[in-house]
Amino acid sequence: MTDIPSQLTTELPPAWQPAAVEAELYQRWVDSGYFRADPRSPEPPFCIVIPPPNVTGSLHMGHALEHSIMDALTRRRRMQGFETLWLPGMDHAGIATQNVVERELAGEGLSRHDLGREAFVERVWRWKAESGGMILNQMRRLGDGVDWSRERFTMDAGLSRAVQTIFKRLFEDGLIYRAERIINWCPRCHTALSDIEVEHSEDEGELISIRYGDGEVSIVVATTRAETMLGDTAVAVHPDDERYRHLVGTEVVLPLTGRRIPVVADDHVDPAFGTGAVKVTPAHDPNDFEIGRRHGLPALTIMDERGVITAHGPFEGLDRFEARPAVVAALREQGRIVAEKRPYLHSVGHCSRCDTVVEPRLSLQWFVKVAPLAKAAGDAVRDGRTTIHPADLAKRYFDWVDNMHDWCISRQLWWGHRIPVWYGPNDKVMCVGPDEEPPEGEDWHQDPDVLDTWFSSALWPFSTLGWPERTADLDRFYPNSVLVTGYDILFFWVVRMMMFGLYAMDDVQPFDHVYLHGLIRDASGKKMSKSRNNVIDPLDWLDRYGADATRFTLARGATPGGDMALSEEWAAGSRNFCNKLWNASRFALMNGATVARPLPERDALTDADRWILDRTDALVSEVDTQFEDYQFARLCDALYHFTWDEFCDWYLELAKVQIAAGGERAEATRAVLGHVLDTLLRLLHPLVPFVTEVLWLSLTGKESLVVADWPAVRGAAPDAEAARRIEGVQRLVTEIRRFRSDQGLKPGQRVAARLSGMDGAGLAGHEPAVSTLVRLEPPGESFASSASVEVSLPGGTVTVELDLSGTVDVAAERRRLAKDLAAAEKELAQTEAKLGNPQFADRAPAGVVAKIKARRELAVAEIQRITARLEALAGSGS
RNA sequence: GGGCGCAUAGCUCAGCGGAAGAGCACUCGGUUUACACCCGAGCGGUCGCAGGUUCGAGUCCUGCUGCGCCCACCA
Repeated sequence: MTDIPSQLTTELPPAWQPAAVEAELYQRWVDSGYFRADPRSPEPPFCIVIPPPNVTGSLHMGHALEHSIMDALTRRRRMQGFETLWLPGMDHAGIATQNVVERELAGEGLSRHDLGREAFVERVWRWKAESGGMILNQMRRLGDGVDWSRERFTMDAGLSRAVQTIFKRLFEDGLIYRAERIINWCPRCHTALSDIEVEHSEDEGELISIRYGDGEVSIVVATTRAETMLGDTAVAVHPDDERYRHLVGTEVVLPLTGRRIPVVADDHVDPAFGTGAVKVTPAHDPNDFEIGRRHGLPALTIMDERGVITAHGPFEGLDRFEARPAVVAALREQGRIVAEKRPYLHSVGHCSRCDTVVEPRLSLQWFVKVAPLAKAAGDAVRDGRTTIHPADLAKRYFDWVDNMHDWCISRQLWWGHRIPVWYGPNDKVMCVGPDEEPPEGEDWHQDPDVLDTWFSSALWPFSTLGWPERTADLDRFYPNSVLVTGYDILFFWVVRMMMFGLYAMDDVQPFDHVYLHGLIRDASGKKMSKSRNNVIDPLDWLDRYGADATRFTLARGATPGGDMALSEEWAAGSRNFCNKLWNASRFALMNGATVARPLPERDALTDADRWILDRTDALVSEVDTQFEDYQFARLCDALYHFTWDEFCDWYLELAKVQIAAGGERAEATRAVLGHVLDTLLRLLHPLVPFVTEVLWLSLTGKESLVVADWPAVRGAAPDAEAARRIEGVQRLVTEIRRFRSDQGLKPGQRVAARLSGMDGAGLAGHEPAVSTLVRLEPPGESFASSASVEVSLPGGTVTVELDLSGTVDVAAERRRLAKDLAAAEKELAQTEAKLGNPQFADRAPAGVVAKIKARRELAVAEIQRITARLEALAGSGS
């Protein structure tokens, strides 16, 4: 066991200073091995694997949120006695990382081709060792209780083995195939992109109509990509379109090329759009590719991988964006342009990494056949093996799995898992598993492409635990308990993990629960982005407000699937909360709060003691409920209000009176304070681990709150009578304070007063507490009542007379009474209207009727009281 | 083009069939020996609009308006 940090043994300073202790505390936790999981433990397992951040990434608010939630879930389970594993790691992030290193090379005037593949990949590894994974260090600042001994990287040996293993298995099951398809191609990155790596935006273009053919046999088509006409191999019309029926089966001349192309009939064509005739470019458009397949049309590739025209003729060698106006100009010269529509807004795909306009391109790629895998992924959620929180997002999940296209998994990059397929003579193809030797000989070569990054991410829930080996970790911690991630990657990541998890692990789901958090926005609800310059850096908050305040702020805004607007005030509020907890604890400790003595018997407890103990029990249940439901915002709210309103504002104030009484009463109070504080710190620990740890060590002198037990409800039935009396005291105190404030009394000014009716209201014995809380002095010899307030309580009315010695503000009191009277009369009218409605009496539940009746009685009493008081004031003549 | 979500106090949001809530902001008053990162009191809302269901509707239904998000191969 390590020594308790020096700061913690000395007296607690008057404010919580996170910067002074966070790093030291975190190191203690790690050194003590609290975060290390033991697969051989007999306790029930709880496991979360971290959504692996990109190796190029650094901590942003989204991570901070996600991690706060994962840490809270894991810490609570640990305290509950589960064998917990929170596994950290990183993703190699294929395109993103390759781009970073290529940019670095460009600074040296080099390209990856100058280095060659092997040297380039080596360079990326070196980059990773030097500057990658900054985020892992930043996680320590947050206090993430991860098992550092199990850190993983998607490109490390074990995970690469998993990738090869599943590839081979899918290959042999016929679920991976190679095909020539139109894929999304980035002419800048020189690689295929999957659907999800393409971002659509409404861009300005030009829709031009071109006349194909000549004389009698001509037809007008429209396009936004004029240059692709060089690759046209047909014109298509709808089979039922009367206008063109006579042309189907004939040929028209394709301008600029002189080639003759057929007119075909195809259902895909919408006769209502444009002229109802479509140019068909099978090699450069996905729809056209399908039309071409149906009609046996040739696919003519007219562009290379850089987007440069390769078709022989005047346009050869031009970039696609240079060729477009050149082609249009040439057509215009020939009088072929029938119409131009500009600007024409239409949806254009962009590379999500570099924003280059995506070019559909015909090429040979590897695909995963998703239908059977997606079906299984849908079923696992449908039959409840995996639960999605919030439940409404399951609908979107089903939409996705039910309509998924085959997944293009090959990427023309160098950084990533190389496709384990070898090609030999006579079109021989061989898939090589992890323990197999690749085929020998000059005439065999490996596929040059690597796999989509998401391919290895999809294995993360089990590859990190040692799969394909049957390890103790895998046995113990699969399926994972919860996946915590943003709803924005439900589709491309969660679905893929579900597919591969079920496939690799004999139909066992990768996780029991999926918790989807929302997106972080700025104070005005805008998405945070560097270009908008509204990014809040969590490291800045960690420096200025501390880890606990940052975490609490994020947890407080976390509703399932709900976005959250963040602003500075929230962080300050959370910092204040931590400080409130700090000072409340400090007060309790200074007054001898202790957990060394058991709670006194019920008879030795006051109403206030019983009330706060019952409230504490209620809090424990509430916190458990909200935790199980992933309702972090409500959870934080409950803890915040208990701490601030119930514990600090009421119980601590009442406890001061009890401690001042001395003797047994004081001793009992110290035990109650100790119990409540102990419970509260345990409940808060998963959310705000640092401040609670320091305070708890001071309170208990034990080793660490990290491994303390999670609180349980005491099991005693709540004392409803005590609660009613304390609520009476609260109401009375609040009314007297209001009265004092209305009278213009300073809060601290002591004033002589006479309380009457306390016994009748059931508040016998609470006079000292009330008097202390509202600064009342006992009435002396010369007491002269000059102002009074009557407070209607459920048990009866309490009258408070004050000796204000001439400071009475009768006008102010009249105003206040008039206002109260109006409110009471409105209340009376409302309740009577309701009760007077026969249908209400018939149909409303008895409890509701009783409540309304009680409200009416209180209103009547209030009106009588106010009226009497107003008469008295009038009688006094002032 | 399809699908989903949101509109409640100045701001950010909770409430989802039985008296309009919280935090922050704002106003007033405070050396109240735990805390000014605080304490006390207060101001502030025909719950987007229009209909409907119900004894009763921010709360359920329909339509409208305004935002936002996701998906998409209309040239």
